[in-house]
Amino acid sequence: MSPENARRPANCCVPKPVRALAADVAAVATQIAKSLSDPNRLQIVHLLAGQTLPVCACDIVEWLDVSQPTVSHHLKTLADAGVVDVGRIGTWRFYRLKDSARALLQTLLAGAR
Amino acid sequence: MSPENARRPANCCVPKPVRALAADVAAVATQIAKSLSDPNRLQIVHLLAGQTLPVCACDIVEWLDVSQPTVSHHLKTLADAGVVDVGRIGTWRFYRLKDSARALLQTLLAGAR
DNA sequence: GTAATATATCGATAATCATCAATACAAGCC
DNA sequence: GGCTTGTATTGATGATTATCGATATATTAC
Repeated sequence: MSPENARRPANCCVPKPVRALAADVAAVATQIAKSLSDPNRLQIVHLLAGQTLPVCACDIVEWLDVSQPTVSHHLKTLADAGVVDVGRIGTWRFYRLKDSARALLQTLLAGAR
Repeated sequence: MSPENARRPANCCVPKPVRALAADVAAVATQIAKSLSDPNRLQIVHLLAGQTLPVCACDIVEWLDVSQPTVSHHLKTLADAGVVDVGRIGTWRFYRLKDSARALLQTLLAGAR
């Protein structure tokens, strides 16, 4: 409907003009949000948030109750979103939560109660 | 793999024990995250974040470049997640971003650059 | 009453996704 | 070389989702 419509209710004012988010910024932000929008990934991030040292994929597999390929897939999703950092020692991969993601998790959980 | 495995690398310590997030808390949090994980919904939230007064669905339809049913569906998703508040005047619905969601959007966008 | 308007819902479709078993890859040990 | 172990990838499948056009509902104006 057009802003000059006479039927527009008084409390439903014409919004202030707002520029849309740049597509690339929106894409990155949605990717981060999507990476946190699965229960298993949220649990992984929560586990990592409770650690000071990086955690092996093997320990996450043991801690979480899903198959190893599924954990691997979730870890890749989190890494692609830039939510976790990955390191390697031999065949071992260890994962660390990025500081920005730690802050985001805190805010998300604070809003979830 | 088991924590007592001798091959475990030195920098890949056994993680501190962490209780999994309660299922209901995780469910709410993932629902919020999921509601922000779509580009159009993120734009809607961004638009609402720039307003002091509630915004009509009709204005969002005009502002965003998707069909009215799609906007309606997205608004329902955001309302179900508790990210926005909904009010009505007659047939009009107006939407307001909740404060907790405003903070979350800020943190999300801050991490997206 | 009818007409117009704002929004929600329905039904369908194409796309994305979470999951697993099986397999492949990579590194260390014998 | 072969064996073992940690992890990633592949392929398949069932579930979820974003989107639209068409339609229904609700409210106001006439």
